Amino acid sequence: MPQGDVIAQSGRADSNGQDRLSLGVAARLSRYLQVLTQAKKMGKETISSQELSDYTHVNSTQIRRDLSGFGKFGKRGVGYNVDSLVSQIRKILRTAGQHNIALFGAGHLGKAIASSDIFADHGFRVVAIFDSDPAKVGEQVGTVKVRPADDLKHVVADEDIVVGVLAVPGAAAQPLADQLVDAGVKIIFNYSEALLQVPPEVTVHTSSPAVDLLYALYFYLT
Amino acid sequence: MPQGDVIAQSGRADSNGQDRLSLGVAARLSRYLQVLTQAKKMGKETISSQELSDYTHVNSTQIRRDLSGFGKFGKRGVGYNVDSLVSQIRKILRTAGQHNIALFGAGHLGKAIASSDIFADHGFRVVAIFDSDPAKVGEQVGTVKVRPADDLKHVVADEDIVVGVLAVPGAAAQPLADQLVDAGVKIIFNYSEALLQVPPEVTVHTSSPAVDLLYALYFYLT
DNA sequence: TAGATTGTTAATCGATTAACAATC
DNA sequence: TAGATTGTTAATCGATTAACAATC
Repeated sequence: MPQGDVIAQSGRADSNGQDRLSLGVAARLSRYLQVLTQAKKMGKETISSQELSDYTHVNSTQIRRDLSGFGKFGKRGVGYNVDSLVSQIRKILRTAGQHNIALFGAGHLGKAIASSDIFADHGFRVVAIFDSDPAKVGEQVGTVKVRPADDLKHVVADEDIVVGVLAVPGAAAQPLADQLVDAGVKIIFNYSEALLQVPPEVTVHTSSPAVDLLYALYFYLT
Repeated sequence: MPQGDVIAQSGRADSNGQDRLSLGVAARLSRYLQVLTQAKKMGKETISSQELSDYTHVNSTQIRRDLSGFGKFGKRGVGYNVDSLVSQIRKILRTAGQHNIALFGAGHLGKAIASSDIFADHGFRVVAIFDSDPAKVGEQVGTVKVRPADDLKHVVADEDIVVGVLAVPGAAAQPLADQLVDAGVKIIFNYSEALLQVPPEVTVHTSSPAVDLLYALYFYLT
């Protein structure tokens, strides 16, 4: 299998004896969390399932159903408390803590990612940036300095890095993915156009804005 | 409804008398197309449903089923011809032509998008870049010069722009979305963290890498 | 209270999957 | 031919929806 798959096995218990979430539920909860995080920034204290539906494009009944599976988080006639729903979903997704990211490529995309709030808002911290260009090594990006690519293995171990983000040209992506796999990283975020080959225990997510655009356009054209 | 929804109504005929694709089918076809485009670049002539499955994380039976609904595109024992499948899917998605994009924000993210192949590969062309910073106006980015934001309305009309891409800080996103709606743009791609309010006939896609990361992490942690 | 919204049920629809004959 | 892979069926599972009592 060239690319590691995210496999949902609903009904199978995890190491804590809880049932694993299905792929769909986990994906939807993550989306609710993002909207809630933003709603909180905008000063919203409560939110209804209908409002969540408007922003996530998920049916409001589905949202109430997803949430009520884990407890009675809402108040009838009022909605959900934003703060408390955020912490409930974080608990369900076990992503309450901090997670460290390594970023590869200090070009425009790398710099955009490093300076974005989006990862930081969800507890992800960019703790290392690598670039193969010696001219970029040492440059300050956000809170960290760009390192040479060959530091990878020991940095991954020292900094407890669980996610590698590839913001490099397509041709550079596969060799870096190989090194990340070798260093023990299990999640790779691929912003290059390359199709990556990794062992089955590794998850690759290839980000493709153009794909979303293609299908948005279909509904516009028809 | 704060955010325009993409609504799939399978079974309802479009203006050509053909049935509209369901949301799911259109999304999956778009993903196949991206993998095929990349496979073609790598010199691959044929591809099996299993290979497509490995790269898209869509079940191979589902892929064969999606495709066989439109014709017999494959050869048993061989797979699908990459070139011909690309053109078949383009035909199904009606995205064979060129589509013009306007990009807002000439920062790191805007420059990364403008210089990326991903949009270009799928027939999207960035024909205008806007920035509110006078210091950036006039700067050359890719093949176009950065324009002042107030040129928006006439540029949208003159250049036949169907998609607006927002690569701006959260606070700037809503006012720009309002202007785009006013200028008649029906598809907005939002790379800011802002939750946008638009009329129902406008589609907003908010890109959220952190959301995907959150749920990839869930399956890693459990 | 009256209005709003949750939590939950039941019915329907579409997606997913395994399996395998057809056939390149 | 023998091996591989499509096209297609049938069975299952999850998502969607309407409806509404409970209750804030």
